[in-house]
Amino acid sequence: MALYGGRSRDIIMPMDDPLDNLQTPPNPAVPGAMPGVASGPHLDGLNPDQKQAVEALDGPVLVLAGAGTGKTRVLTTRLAHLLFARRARPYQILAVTFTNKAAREMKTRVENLVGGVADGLWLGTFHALGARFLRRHAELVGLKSNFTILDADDQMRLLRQILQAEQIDEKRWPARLLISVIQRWKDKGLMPDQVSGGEAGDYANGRLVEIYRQYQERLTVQNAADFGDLLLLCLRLFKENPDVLADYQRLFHYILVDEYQDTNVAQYLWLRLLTQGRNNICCVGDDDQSIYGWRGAEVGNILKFEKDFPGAKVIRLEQNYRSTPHILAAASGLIEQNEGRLGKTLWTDATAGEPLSVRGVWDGEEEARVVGDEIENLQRKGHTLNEIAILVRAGFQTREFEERFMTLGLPYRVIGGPRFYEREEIRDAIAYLRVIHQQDDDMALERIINKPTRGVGKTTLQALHALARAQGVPLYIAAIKIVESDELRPASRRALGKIIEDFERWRVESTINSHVDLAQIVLDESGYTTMWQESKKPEAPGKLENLKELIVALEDFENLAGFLEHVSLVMDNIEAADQDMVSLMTLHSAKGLEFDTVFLPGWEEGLFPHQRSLDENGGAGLEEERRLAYVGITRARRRVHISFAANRRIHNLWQSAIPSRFVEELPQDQVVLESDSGLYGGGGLSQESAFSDVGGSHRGGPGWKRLQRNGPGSRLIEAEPEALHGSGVAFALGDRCFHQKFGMGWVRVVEGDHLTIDFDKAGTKKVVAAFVEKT
DNA sequence: TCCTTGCGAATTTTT
DNA sequence: TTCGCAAGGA
Repeated sequence: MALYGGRSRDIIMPMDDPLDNLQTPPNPAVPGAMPGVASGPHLDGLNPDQKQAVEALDGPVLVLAGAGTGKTRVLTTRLAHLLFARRARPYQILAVTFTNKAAREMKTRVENLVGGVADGLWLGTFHALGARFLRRHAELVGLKSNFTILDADDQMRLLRQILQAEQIDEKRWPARLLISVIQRWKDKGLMPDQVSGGEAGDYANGRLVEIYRQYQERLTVQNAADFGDLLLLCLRLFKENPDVLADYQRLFHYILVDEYQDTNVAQYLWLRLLTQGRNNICCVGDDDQSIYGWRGAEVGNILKFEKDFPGAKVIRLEQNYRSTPHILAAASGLIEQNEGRLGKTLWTDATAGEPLSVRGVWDGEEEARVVGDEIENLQRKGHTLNEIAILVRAGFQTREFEERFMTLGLPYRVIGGPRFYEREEIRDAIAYLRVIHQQDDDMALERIINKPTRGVGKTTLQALHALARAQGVPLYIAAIKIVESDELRPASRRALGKIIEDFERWRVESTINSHVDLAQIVLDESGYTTMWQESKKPEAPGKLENLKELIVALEDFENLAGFLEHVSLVMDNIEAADQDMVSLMTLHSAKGLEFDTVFLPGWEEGLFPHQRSLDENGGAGLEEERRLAYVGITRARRRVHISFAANRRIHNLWQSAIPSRFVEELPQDQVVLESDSGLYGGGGLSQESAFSDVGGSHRGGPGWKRLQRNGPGSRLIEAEPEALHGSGVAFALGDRCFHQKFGMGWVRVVEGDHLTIDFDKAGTKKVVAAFVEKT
């Protein structure tokens, strides 16, 4: 049984849920464990703090585990210790993680410590565990136990439908924005009737709460839940059914939580409810590594742990086993600039190592070249590429490195690319299976009802929607009803009738055939495979390959339900680590990983810290960006290479940039400046400098940090270096000018004879220089 | 039904 | 620049 996911046949099914056998758990705490076990070999090699964290079993415990301090080890050892010491049976322990990967790792490590004894643990992600509770008690929250879990794409489409029906102008209120607001409410544990007027604001002309309500209603009709619901509906379940809650409170003697700094309010409430029985909760986390605030995580949860759980023990793990003193000191110096931390002082036994290198380069291309050279250097010295990572702030930054590495023939992998289950053809195939498994799954039905085209067009679909909404039934039911009526034209009616018939037949087949055969049958009989076989699109052969791969993947699961649960909850790609390659990824996806050598490019104001983070969240946003920098540095065991470019092309616009304030915040003793080329485009910039006058927070830094400023404010300044010294261009940045049509404005970008101008009245436009007069 | 055209947006994304 | 979406035309 495994909530921990993994491509395996072990996804849990409601039937082998331990609670079914153990509604009334036998007396669990068996005192008098085997002699020696309470201080057994699993405790060997722990440092005193770690040992304390493992052995403080009772009451609330917060383990503040800095980067590289053996957090996972403590967590798994603690779990093993609970079992060894006979403090609880496996099924009396709830262990929660954020990622499937973390859950998998914990599961493996616990098994290594205790062997098969760990069977029955409630170990999984918040969402997987939430889904498990809900499937058991679905009817109490208005669902059936086979309810569908909608992904982000489905959520968006559902919301769009409602917005259209409500005639909300999507130009003014993009669905993307509104869905994120609703999600944020869900993260806070708010059902529609709990959203205050103030919070609702004037989103969607003040009707967002109503839209949220309809969205939830529609989900219920479709027998579906979105990700947020997996927690939100649990809260409702527990609140409305105290007896159910009490059963779980009795059941879970010990609760363990990983990455507590990333919990949102809903998760916090969920944990609190479950903890109230035994009050044995142990949360592990690091406030300095909270980097998901933008997704609803509340650093506040970890900061106020002692208040929330009175009598809590707080244990700090400060001995770092990963990095050199230089790296630790640099990271610490940086993170100290944040306010509102719990505070930790990482230390290490390790010997010095190399200082961090910081390098300014002319542009992104040079940056990629320099990094590539350095990697080849390391390679020559015998370092393995798997131990090298490039961590960027934003996904697009990987491109320049990829291009460079391709010319160098340097093997690399980009982590966090497109996912298998998100490909069009895979989602289509899964949609067929979803409808067979759960006929009320509107989003799936709608996706494939006319794919391949079978004469169920827009008009028919509209009629279906109208009926479904009017009667509050799912599309599938509406389709059955409409086929029985004479509302549709005969052709449409026949087409719709056919697909319904097909689904009825497939559903029967599903009881006879294995899910693997079923999938094959459905893909063939629906004409879906044929559609791609006949397609002349260049991507068609690849898609057919992927469909074959899907069939193979299905074999890893016991049945259709198990497979569908997996694809909705376990979205992570399992990376093949068998080849020696450099890793490229965002800072976010690097959390929890470590490498000998880490490159941190793009340390420029506006990019890192990201301007948008600053604009939208001000000081809090800056602090989160700083934590991201801290996470980046602490990924490294031995070497860190930071770089920033004076010029960067973003969306085909050249922007000149100043170094990130984080560069300045690094303690100078830990850093060495790599200044080969006289730097900054080789130009005669003075070494003295006056970098400190740039952007408010810079306290006079070393001279090498000087960079030219060419505009007001600390944002990225738009410029076109080529054009600046180009020939015959009459315009320069900041020129005041006049345009016949748009009026007066300021020149912001010069690109040959094209100008981007901020017009006083007309906004920002790109125009041809010939139509503009300099004033 | 499908294809072209045009407009707007372009951080991060564990589930 | 590039991508994705929506609207309009063949």
